[in-house]
Amino acid sequence: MSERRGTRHGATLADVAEVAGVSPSTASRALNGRGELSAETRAAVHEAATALGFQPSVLARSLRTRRTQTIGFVVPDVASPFYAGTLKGAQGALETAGYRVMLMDSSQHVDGELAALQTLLNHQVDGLLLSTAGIPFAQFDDLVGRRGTPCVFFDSVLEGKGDGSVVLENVDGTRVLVEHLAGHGHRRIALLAGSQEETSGTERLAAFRAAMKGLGLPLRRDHVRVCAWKQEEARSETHALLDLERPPTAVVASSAELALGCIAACRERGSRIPDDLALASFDDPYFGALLDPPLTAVGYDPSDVGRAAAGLLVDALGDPPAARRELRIPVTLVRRQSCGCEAA
Amino acid sequence: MSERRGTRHGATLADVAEVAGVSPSTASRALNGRGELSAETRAAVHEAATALGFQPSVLARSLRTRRTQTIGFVVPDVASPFYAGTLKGAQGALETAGYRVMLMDSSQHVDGELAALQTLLNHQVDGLLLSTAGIPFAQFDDLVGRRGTPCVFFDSVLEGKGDGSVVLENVDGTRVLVEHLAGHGHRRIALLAGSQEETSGTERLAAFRAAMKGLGLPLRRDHVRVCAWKQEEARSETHALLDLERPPTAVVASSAELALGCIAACRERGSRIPDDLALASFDDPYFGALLDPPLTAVGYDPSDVGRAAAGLLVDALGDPPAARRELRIPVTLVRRQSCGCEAA
DNA sequence: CTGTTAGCGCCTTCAG
DNA sequence: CTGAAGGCGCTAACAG
Repeated sequence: MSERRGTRHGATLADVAEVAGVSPSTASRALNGRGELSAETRAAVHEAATALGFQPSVLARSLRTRRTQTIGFVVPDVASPFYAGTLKGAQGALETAGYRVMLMDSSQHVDGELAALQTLLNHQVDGLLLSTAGIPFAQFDDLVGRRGTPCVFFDSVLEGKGDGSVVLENVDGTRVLVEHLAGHGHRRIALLAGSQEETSGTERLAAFRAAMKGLGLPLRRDHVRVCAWKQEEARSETHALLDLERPPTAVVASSAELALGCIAACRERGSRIPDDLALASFDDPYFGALLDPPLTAVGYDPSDVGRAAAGLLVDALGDPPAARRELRIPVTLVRRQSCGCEAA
Repeated sequence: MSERRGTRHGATLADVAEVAGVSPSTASRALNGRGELSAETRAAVHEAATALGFQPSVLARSLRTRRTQTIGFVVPDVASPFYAGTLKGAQGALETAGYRVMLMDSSQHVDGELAALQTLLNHQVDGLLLSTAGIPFAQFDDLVGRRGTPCVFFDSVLEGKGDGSVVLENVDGTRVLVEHLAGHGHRRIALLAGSQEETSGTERLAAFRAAMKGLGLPLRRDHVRVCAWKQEEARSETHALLDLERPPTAVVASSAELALGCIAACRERGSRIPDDLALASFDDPYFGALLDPPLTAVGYDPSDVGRAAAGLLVDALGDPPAARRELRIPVTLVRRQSCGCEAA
C-alpha cells in the first residue's frame, strides 16, 4: 500500500489544469483567487482539484514566492512549563494567521541559539519568535538583521533589537511581592535572584532593590543570591541564607522553580514556612495551592505571552508592517499561606 | 540595514561556482562530497563557499531531492509537562540525526489532528512522530499510509499501525501501585481512570482490573471513575467516590493531574491523606515531594519517551529501513507519604 | 479573461 | 574528473 519513498504522490497543478482543460497558470489563479476569472473556469478548476485531491507543494510555492508561511520559535528549554506554555499560545495564534511553527531549543546557551537561528534562516522562515539565551548584538545583526527577517523577542530580550518585544510586568510583580511581605511586618527580606543573563533575572533583581529602597528597608548584600533557574541551586542558596548570622525572615523567589528549592531546603533543615521564613514567589505554578505550604505568588498565563508575541510578529509581517512595539503582560498577586496569610 | 523582504540574501551555489572558477554542478559535488573530485577543486570550492558565507537553500534542495530533513511532531497538547518533555527528548535526538522538527498541536481532537497531519504532509516531512488523539484507522491509512511517510506512534497509539511505537509500562506501573496500596492493608481500592480514547487510559484501566483480580480483591463498579485528564474532573470524581455508601480507603490516580484533583478534593472536604484516603499515582511530577502530602507515585522521564520514539523513526528512515518495533519505557515506584508510608 | 514564457536554487543524469 | 542540460512544482510577468 505504501509505495517507495521519493516519489510524488497526488496530483500536481499541471494535472489539475489538464483535467480542467485550462493552462497551469489559470489553474493557479483560480486556486489562489488571484486575478479576474470567469465563474465557469474557476468552477472547473476547483472541481478538478478536489477530484484529484490536489495538494499544492509548499516547497515549490515557497521557492517561487520567497515566503514560507513558517515562523521559527526559539527558546532556551521547551520542557520548562513556562516556555511550553508560551509555545502553545504562539502556536495557536500563528496557526489562525496561517503560519506554521518550526521549533528549536537553544539548550540555554549561545552556541545553541546561533545554530538554531542559522537553521531557521536557512529554512527561510518568514519570521522569528525568540527568547534569547543572550547572543551578542553584533551576531544578531549579522545573522537576522542583515537578512531582514522580522523578529519579536519575548521573555528574554535584546534591548532595542528586533521588531517588538513581550515581557512580564517584572517590576510591578516584584514590588507587589516585597510590599506584601513587608505588610506582614518583615524587614529583613532576601531575594533568590535568577540568572542575570536573562531579562526576567535582571529586571526582577533591580525591581527588588528599588522596592526595598522605596519602603526604606535596609538591604544586605548577602541577602541577594544570584543563581541559575534551578531548584537545586535555590536549595543551596536558601541554606546559605539561613546559615547567615542575621538570616532573613522572609524571602522573595524570582521564579516558581526557585521557590520549590527554597521549600525543599526549609524542609531539610526543619525550618517552618512561614513562621521561620516567609516565602513569596514570582510565577504561580498550577499546583501552587497544593504545595506544603500553599504558595503565595504573582501569577499570569504563560500562553498570553506567546500569544501576544505572535500577534506582534504577525502585525510586523503585515503590509504595511506595524511599528515596533513593546508589551508588558500584567501579573496578579495570589495570597496563600507561605507568606504568613491565614488560610481562607 | 535590513533590505526589503523577498530578496535573496547571501550567495547561491552559482555564485560560489563562479568565484571558485568551476561549474555549478562541480561546486555542488564538492560541497556534498559526492563523486570523485580533485583535491584542488574541492579546496577551491570550499574556500569560495566560506568566503561568500554560502548557505544552501533548503527549499530548493528539498524540491529537487524530495527530502526535507524535517519531522512532523503532533501531540494533543504541547503545554502539558508530559508532552513538552517528550518534545524535548525527540528534538534533541532528531537534531543530532540531522533533522528539524515541525510542531503541531491537535488540541486533543480528531479534526485538529487531521489538519495537523495534512499540513505536515503538504510540507513533505520525511517522517512523523505522533501521539494520536484517536483518528480512525481508515483516515490514517488514507492520509499517511498511502504516501508512505514513516510514522512512529508514542504514548497514544493506533494499534498495529505505523512503523513502530513507544509507550510506558502501563501494566507494570499500575500493578505496582495497586500492590503497594494493598500492602498497606487496603482492600477497597478505587481508580481515577483517564480518558479511554487514549492508550494510557485504556491500558491503565485494564491493568488495574487485572491487578485487583490478581490480588483477589473485590472491585466495585462505582469505584472505577473514568474522566478526562483534568484536575478539575478528578476533583469532582473524588468527591463522588467519598460520598459513596462504602467509599474506598485508597485510590490509584492514573496520572499526576488526576492525583492533584484528588488532593484538592480531600482538602476541600477535610479528608486526610493517607489516613482517610490513601493515594498513589501514575506519573511522578517533579514537585511530587513538595506536595502536601508528598506523593507516592511511579515515575519515569518523559523525554525518554520522545527520545526513544525519535530513535525508532530515524531507524525507520534509514537505508535499509528498520523493522517495526514496539518499545516500552520502564517506570519505577517512588515511595513517599500519600500512600501511608512513613516519612524517611 | 487566459495562455506562454521564464525562472526560484539546487541536484543528477548524461556526455565528454 | 568535469561541464552542460534539464527539471522538481509553482507563480509572476508579459502578451494576446
